[in-house]
Amino acid sequence: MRDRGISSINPTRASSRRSSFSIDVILFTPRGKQLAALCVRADDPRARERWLLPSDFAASDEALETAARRIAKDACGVEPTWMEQVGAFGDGKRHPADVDLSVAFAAVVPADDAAAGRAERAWFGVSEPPALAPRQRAMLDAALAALRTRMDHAPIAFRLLPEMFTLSELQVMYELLLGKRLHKASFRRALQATSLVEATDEWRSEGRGRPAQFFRFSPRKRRGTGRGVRFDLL
Amino acid sequence: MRDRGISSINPTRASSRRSSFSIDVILFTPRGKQLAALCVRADDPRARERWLLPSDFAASDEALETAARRIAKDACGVEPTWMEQVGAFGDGKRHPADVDLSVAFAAVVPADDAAAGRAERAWFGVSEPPALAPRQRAMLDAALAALRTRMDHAPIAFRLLPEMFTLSELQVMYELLLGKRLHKASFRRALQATSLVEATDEWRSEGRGRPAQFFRFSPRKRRGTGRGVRFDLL
DNA sequence: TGACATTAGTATCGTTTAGATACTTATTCG
DNA sequence: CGAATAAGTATCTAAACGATACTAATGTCA
Repeated sequence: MRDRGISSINPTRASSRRSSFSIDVILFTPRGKQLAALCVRADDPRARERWLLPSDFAASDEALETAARRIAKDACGVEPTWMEQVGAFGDGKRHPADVDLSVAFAAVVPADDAAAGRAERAWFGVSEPPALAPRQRAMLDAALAALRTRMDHAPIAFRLLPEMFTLSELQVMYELLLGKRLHKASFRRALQATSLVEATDEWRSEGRGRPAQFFRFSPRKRRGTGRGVRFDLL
Repeated sequence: MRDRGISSINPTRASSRRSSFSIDVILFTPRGKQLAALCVRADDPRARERWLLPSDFAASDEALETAARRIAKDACGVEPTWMEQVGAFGDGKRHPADVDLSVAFAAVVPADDAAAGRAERAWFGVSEPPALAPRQRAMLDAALAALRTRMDHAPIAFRLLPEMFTLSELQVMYELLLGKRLHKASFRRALQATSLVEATDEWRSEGRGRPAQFFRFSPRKRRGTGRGVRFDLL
């Protein structure tokens, strides 16, 4: 069994029984000042689109998330450090594999792990995605949106950083994930208010400028009362 | 073709080809001071759970959302006024229909429309749900959570009210959907700030107390800059 | 060595926002 | 008429946010 599950539409895979729905993983990694998503080359040169999302079928009795982790690891070599389901996509939009339904998962891997890339795959900045089949394009867009909306409930940024990090590194990661600049003082105030990080006694040595203190993720939390509503419609 | 699609696991349905995944609809309606979800009686008396979520299979080439609307209408008689996909559920948790995968949709119908109930179905307050199969129970919980988190992006409360409504009615609807009390002055300030409603020249006549002005939904909007982050983890 | 660039981190200020409280207004009921 | 009831407003305080400017600690380079 060689090269199993690398390509999106390659039916030679681990499971004995092929389910009628695919699992597609949108794998993000920080690249430069932007997020990048992993795509794999289409085997079939007649395919209209030359790039595909990592995709496969779930084995019998294989949990959706387990399958998604396997697909992600097959695609980039390491397990993602965060993953969450985005939703199910069907609705006539064409999919490389000939399936009625595809379940999309958004996942992230740290930048260092993402570096190990073979030839048949490539990272694309999210602002310049390659031509994808319509359904996969919809899944990519939805995954990015889901990633950004879930950043305030899941420790996604922390899963992209080493265990110890400086507050500037954390802010840069937030900015990269959200795709917008953040205010330094407000960012640190909000951090302190939620007690999300704790200071260590280590300091960064390298580089110019004043040394930065290292922090670590420490999610002890108090709940907000939450008496308000947010109207963000349209 | 009689009684088609009423029961969750009844395979006598409209589509010619049975897909391998089910579509399950969690249909909410305001009932008293609480949200209620619609369940249907299990046909099979040997079933461990006596209640099921409205569920069916998608026809070939039937869009997911179209199928979900059909299932909702079959279950309660009218089309839901708002609906959104919650996600795909599998993962070994047992489902009444013997399918690997189920796609959950959250939907709402106004209280008046929901009144027309036949014997084989019932509304259950979300705080006292009936015994459901594990996967359907998970879908119900997820649907309620999704409904509440999406309230600030979708006009769900407005879809549960008549075209003209008072601000007190709107606030009560928000409180019912969110499951918590809101502050009157802040609620109205936030409404005014977003220009979500516009006043009409009609006033409520019935009832005691000072008459209330009627408003209508008018979603002209300006975008917020959104320079901040929200840390709500854990 | 000493000015300068660079990066980290803090202080201060004005503005906005949210919740609490209490008030005014307009109607029904008795 | 006066009490009850509900709608709607005003005012105050505290917290949050963004801007700006400041201090602090390091490396670079003349």
